[in-house]
Amino acid sequence: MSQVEENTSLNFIEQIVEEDLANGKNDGVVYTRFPPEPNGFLHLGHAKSICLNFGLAQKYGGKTNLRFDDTNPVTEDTSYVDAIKEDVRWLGFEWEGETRYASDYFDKLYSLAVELIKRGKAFVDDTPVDEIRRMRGIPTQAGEESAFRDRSVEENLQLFEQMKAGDFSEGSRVLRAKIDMASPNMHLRDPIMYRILHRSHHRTGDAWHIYPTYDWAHGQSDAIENITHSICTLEFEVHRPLYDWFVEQIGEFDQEMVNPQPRQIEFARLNVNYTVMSKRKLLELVNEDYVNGWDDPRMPTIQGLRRRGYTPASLRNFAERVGVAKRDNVIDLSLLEFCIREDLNKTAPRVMGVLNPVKLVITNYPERQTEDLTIENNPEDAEGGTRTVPFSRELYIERDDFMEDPPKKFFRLGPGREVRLKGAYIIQCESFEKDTRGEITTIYATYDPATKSGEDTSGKKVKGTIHWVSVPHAVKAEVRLYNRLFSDPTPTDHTDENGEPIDYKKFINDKSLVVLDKVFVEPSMRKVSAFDRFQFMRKGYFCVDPDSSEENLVFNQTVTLRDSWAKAKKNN
RNA sequence: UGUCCGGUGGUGUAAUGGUAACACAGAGGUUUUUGGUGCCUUUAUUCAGGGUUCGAGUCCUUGCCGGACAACCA
Repeated sequence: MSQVEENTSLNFIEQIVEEDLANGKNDGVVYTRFPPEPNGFLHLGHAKSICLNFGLAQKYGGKTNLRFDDTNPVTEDTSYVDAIKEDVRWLGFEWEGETRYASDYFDKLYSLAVELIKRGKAFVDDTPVDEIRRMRGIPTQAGEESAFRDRSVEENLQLFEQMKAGDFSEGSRVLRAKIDMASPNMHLRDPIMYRILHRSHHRTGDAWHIYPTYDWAHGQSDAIENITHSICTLEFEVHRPLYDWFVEQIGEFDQEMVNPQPRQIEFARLNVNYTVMSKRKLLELVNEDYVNGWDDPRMPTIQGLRRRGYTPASLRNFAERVGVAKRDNVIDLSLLEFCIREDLNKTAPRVMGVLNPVKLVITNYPERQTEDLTIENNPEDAEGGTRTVPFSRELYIERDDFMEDPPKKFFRLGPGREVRLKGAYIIQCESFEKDTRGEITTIYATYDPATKSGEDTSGKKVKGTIHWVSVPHAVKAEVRLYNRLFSDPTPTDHTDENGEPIDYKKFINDKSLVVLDKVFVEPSMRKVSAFDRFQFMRKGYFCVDPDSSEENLVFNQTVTLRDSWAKAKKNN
């Protein structure tokens, strides 16, 4: 371990934590939580939150809970619970103790609500939904108080118990906190604590007919779990006064419960260009078949990224690099790509795969001869070892690596030109054949036996080295190339001439998936497992898709290599 | 016309009253049996006005711009 220089710059949350530590707050304990609702799959935005919460606790010797915020039985399901747990673990984090659920606290929450009623801080409201909404007013104008606001404690208690027992129909009554209908903060205008829902919950079954709302459940769950720093995204900023109000009310009769006192801290959610990052929109893409499921490699979901070939380390690194602040941000997709290239460059074995093959015949190489060449697996990894790659008279090379009439700066094959075949010999192009459509069918070349890789005595120098696969040894594979899901950097940010928002789906990139079904890879690839990652030399990083089998290999392109030649061509 | 939160290169993030820095992206070079990697160089920044101060990206103030808030969602 090298003594890396101390990183003294802290993000604003770390500053808060260090300040708390310096002041001896919470007895020096840092306790965070990651609180997803089990109603969908985790995405890159959640990854940032996970890294933030777990990372903060790790840094300051604290703990992190995984808590499912399962207060709405209508949308939630256990299948999501399992997927989320798997994703968190895959990212490399282990939570403290058992998995927690807001539903674990339904009894406690209920008795706390009863206490609030007794103290005149909550009341049962019979006002219909629409009416409640209307009476809440608008941000610039105070609301009106409910006609049921001053019910007696006894009546409230009785009604609330009946709500719990399932005596009333859905929507007929709610429990509301009694705060201030004139508050400029809408969330303080007698917010709803419980609603009636005759729905089966994925964990509590039919035990409950009332379910707590987010505002009532979240802060209390934090308090129950002794969370010290409750980190969430910016849209909850306006909820904080309510969060604090509930904690304060409970402190009136249960000091123990709100000690340590949880503190909500908000940060700006992650946005990445050329994609969307909301559960609702991602769900739409899945349901309307724009992609093939939640784990489609084009999706910014953890499962999609994983199937695409992203590593946990690359995602953690990405989360680190995007930083944490309170201002709206749109991260360049190129940063994500940088993070995965950085990781895979060090770790992914190199292999040769020809994506768009054309046949090359070495005319002076003996007809039935085969040579086993030894090629290093990874020049970036001294421990990477070597492998054997068979060489023969007929090879596949990349169609792009030959030009009939190449410009001077083209360092590959063309009539009379020389290149090195990676790990093998230097060849010179003699001739080529075309079919009636003008497509090149075969390239003929001669090799120089004195130029064998590692024992070259020729003194020859060439500008280019190209990859290849021996025709008789080639293994056929399918390769799926992916491009950005949207052709526009901010698909959700557009409006038409009338100022109406334009559907983000209008910007879907119809070339986001290109399937290559005639790819040839070297024979060492015959035995691979799902999610194995490789660098196809000069072509990019690839990951074995779970669809892959021994008979039908399938690779997903994670990301291309940086390609300064492609760039130079484009700029011409 | 309300309340709250923001505004630093193309994109992010730092600088905590004292030299505006780091990363990505871009440009150029170098090394290279991957046009990859590595290494070197380079372009480019404090929303605007006023104030406080020896000194302001930072504090105060006004304005402008952006975002959040009006589910019995989270």
